[in-house]
Amino acid sequence: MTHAERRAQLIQVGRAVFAKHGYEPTSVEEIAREAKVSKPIVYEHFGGKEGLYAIIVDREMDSLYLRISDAIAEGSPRQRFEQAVLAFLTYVEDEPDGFAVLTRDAPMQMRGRGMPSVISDLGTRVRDIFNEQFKTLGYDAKVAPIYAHALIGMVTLVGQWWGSDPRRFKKEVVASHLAAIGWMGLRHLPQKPQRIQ
Amino acid sequence: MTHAERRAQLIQVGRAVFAKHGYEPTSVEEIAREAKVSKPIVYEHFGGKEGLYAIIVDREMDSLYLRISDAIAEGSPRQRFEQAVLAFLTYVEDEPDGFAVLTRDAPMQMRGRGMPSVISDLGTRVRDIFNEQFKTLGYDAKVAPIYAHALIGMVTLVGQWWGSDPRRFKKEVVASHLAAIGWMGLRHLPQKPQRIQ
DNA sequence: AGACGTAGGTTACGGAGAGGTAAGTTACGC
DNA sequence: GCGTAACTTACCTCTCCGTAACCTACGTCT
Repeated sequence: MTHAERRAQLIQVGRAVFAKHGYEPTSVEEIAREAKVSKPIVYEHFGGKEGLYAIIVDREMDSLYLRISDAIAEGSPRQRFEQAVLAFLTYVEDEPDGFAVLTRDAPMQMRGRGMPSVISDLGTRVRDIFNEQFKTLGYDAKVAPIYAHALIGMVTLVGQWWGSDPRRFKKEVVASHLAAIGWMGLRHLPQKPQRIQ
Repeated sequence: MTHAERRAQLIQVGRAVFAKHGYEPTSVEEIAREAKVSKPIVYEHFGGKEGLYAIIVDREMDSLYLRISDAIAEGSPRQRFEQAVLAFLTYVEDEPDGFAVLTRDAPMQMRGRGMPSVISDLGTRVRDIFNEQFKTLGYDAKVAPIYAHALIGMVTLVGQWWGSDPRRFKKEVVASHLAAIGWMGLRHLPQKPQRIQ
């Protein structure tokens, strides 16, 4: 096997193993065993466990960003919203291992702001999109991150639940319900929500 | 120190350590060290790492359930909804370590249905509440779990984000925005959401 | 043809730290 | 004085990350 082939194989195998156990409980030996190779090969290619993990997370994040970016490229706001949700679920469907890696606990060096998993970083990106929209619509842009994280949390947990048994619902059905609650929630937002009572 | 006191202390210390590192990366030795005690004491009280962890999770789940149950005990539906969200955030505020334990990766024996963390079990309980409401309102009760998990994911991720720096927003502000998007989303739900385009 | 360099790979080991346990120790009430 | 509750020291075994040293097949150049 050539260098590049082996590298690609290790990334694929590593992703599956990390998805199964999470970062800490997976051993380099198990990855090597699954790849039918000995341990030093992994170290030669990635320098160690964390190096391999970092590359896997990076690739998955890129893949997810790309899918969502494409999805919101055009259409009415309502269409973009629904397309983004659908793209997210499509990622969950196409790359269950990658999604699992992104939602499981990351190693300590990668944890930011009390968020144990990597996927919460999506919140900061979505916030930027919302900031813009909020300003033009006359809402208070300061609270945009609340809504950003709310939507990410929504699609992430539903994605995990749906992805654990995709035969329960068709992807499009889940996406339309998810888009409905999110869109309607945003659409009918009062300018200044007040606590009732 | 008496048996009960020591036990209570170990639960408290263990919760903090599990919250900091997650299940796998914490060692019994570290818990013992933080409690200024030797390792066999932990084994005497809880039988091992997993025993201590199970008790901690159980207590925290009970605590969270109790808070939310109290919150939705009375009031209009809209009030109950908002009170539930506020109760959740209050838990995040009062018990940051407990909340962190619930959101971090659980050991493999405790993972169910592809959900790595324990808190997703809330989804199944919320589903039961929704089932009832959905039927009386004429919606398709089959999709209730979608909305249940959507709401849990929403408050959980926002809770993590807000809890990592609570000074950004007052708890009541976050709760009202969260309740607004959730409530308005549910309130203006079409009977049968259709994918646009 | 035959020596040789190199890419790709293995075996074997070191050091550290994990979970868990057996045996022994202190202190205190009776 | 003695039993018991609370606790410690010391250890066993296992597994992990990471590395040093060695090996093998194959194309190439003389």
